[in-house]
Amino acid sequence: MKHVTIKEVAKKLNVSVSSVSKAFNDRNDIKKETKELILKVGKEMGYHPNPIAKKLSQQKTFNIGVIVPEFVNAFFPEVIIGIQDVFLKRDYQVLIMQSNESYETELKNVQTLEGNMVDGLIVSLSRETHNLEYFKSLINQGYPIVFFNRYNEDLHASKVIFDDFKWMFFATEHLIKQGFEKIFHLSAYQHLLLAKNRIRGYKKAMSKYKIEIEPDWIVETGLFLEEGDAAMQKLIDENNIPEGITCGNDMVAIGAMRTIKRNGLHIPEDIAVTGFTETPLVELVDPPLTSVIQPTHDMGETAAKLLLKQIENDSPIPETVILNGILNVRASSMKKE
Amino acid sequence: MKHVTIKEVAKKLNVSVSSVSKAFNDRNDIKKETKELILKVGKEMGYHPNPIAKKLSQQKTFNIGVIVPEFVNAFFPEVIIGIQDVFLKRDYQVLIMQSNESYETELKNVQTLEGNMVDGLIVSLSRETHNLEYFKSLINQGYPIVFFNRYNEDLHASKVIFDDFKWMFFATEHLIKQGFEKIFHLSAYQHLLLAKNRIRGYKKAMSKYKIEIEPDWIVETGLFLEEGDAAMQKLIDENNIPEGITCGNDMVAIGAMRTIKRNGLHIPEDIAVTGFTETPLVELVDPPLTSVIQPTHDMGETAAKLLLKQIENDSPIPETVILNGILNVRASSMKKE
DNA sequence: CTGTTAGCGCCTTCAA
DNA sequence: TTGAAGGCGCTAACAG
Repeated sequence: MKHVTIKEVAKKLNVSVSSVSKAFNDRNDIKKETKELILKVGKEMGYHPNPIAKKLSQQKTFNIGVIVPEFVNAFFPEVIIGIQDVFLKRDYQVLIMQSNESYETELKNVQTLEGNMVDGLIVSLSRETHNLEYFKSLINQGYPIVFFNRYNEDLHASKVIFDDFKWMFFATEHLIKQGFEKIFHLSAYQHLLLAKNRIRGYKKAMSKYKIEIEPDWIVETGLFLEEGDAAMQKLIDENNIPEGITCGNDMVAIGAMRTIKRNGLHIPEDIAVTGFTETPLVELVDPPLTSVIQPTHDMGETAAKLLLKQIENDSPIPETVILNGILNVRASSMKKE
Repeated sequence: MKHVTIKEVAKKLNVSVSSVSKAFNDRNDIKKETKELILKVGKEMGYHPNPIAKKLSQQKTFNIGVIVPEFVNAFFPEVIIGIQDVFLKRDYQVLIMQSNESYETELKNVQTLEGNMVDGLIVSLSRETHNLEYFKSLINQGYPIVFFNRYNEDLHASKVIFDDFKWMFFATEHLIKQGFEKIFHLSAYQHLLLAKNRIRGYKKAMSKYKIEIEPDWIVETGLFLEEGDAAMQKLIDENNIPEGITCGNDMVAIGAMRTIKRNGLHIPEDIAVTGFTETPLVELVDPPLTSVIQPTHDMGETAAKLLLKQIENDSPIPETVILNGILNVRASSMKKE
């Protein structure tokens, strides 16, 4: 892996390294013909400026880093595409790392990315992240960083988030308006801020319509299909059967639906169901699942633009952008006449 | 973003930079007590060796790069998890980039990754990649690189692939054995090698059982749901209705199923369906979809191990690993008694 | 316009 | 055991 260096090009042409540098950086304090000659010969020799060396002597890399907890669910990939769409256009490269929902891995991710001198970071916190010191110190040093989706209120940084409270309120209110009363809430990872906000939305809707919530109406699950199955099966086994459920995510909702049907119950007649963070699956299941669309692509774009602003104007005032969704009502939650 | 440098640590302690360097690289040509002192004070000062500088003077980064065409479908994310599982264990960091199925972006990805001096590359080619020169020159220079899933036969490099021929053969044969004869093949991106191999598998099965294929039995589609819809609808509109279809991917199969049902036809009685590259969806659709499991995680692990071998032993002999799958037969393809 | 030189932060001989 | 010095490849003053 031997690279042609600036020196070799210089020697070959009997010019100085700085001339070569100037030529390749397209500057104008160099005669046009020499520039062209250098460019031509340099390329022939297969010369590419070594970005590492460039980084070391400059302070800018035109790389930015993105850290997400996982990307098996479509949510994060879609956000990342939004991020890329704005950065690629501006000739930034986007490096992605996956924390696997582990705090330790996340920390290492941050460090290698920062160590690689990315110009800024976009991150969605891992489920496990408890210690925020490293992020805080980065932020204090003025390092450009924006959070999305999973953030923490103690972090004094820009973030783009979804109004989980409001949309879970709407989802719950929708079920109530359909005439359901005994509505349960299946919540994924309750310690996450977004889950807490969704619970608040659920509670708010219930209290608005004066429906008293029993403590066991809020059920903790994870993020996956099987966990929806298990939660639902448990309710059925205990003969504690709701008229409706609002779920913190589509997979859990779909798992619950599967279990409801397996037990001979009907959707929505016996139990109405809503999901959250709409995935393409909602149209494929039977009946089609009511869910809340999150503007994933937009979330990525917005985060990217916030970061860009920080990088380019280094404006240090953190901004928070709250994105809106859409409640997509489908058969899984509509009371039949 | 001011970093503490080796110099500052040295000055503070009145030692030389090389001593600090030695301490932080845990070498033994330094007295134990001084090493410990340096480490202690250095950490207190918040000193981290700057990886960029390190890279420049050493030749190893303990970073590896992965380039995939997309990761909205679960396939690539799952492979990446396999890759990470082997590298994280060995303290390598994995940087991921997405080519968006674009050759240009892919090329830039390779260049920034290589420019960041990753120790090696794992790549799955974009749909558009036609020009292989850059890859070839990297390979010629002995740069460690392994391909998976989407590769090109002109590339003299290690690769881990799936036996598309064999498993599409099995899928097709399975339909034939169920008693279907007029079997069509919906193929995604026919110019991709893997699609060609699947077509070969389909043809081989048909010819083995002496079923003559009409030219219009092989239909080109893309990768997504809607393309499955469209292809199926077209067949129905033309009243060219197959008894069975083998699809190049699950999404297309599911789209086709949706359209079949919408048109009042039944699966598998009227049309039997098989998918490929099994996704979690297969269990969710009605009827459950027969598909071929690809060992995604294993594919990632295998690719990672091949790369590691190249990096550490720099053995230049390219290896090809062909992975096996499983045909998971479900209701979508079983003739009812 | 061109070339010389001093860094960027770190590692690695090589003397002392 | 220590430290001085050169080098990794490039850029950015600064003279000429």
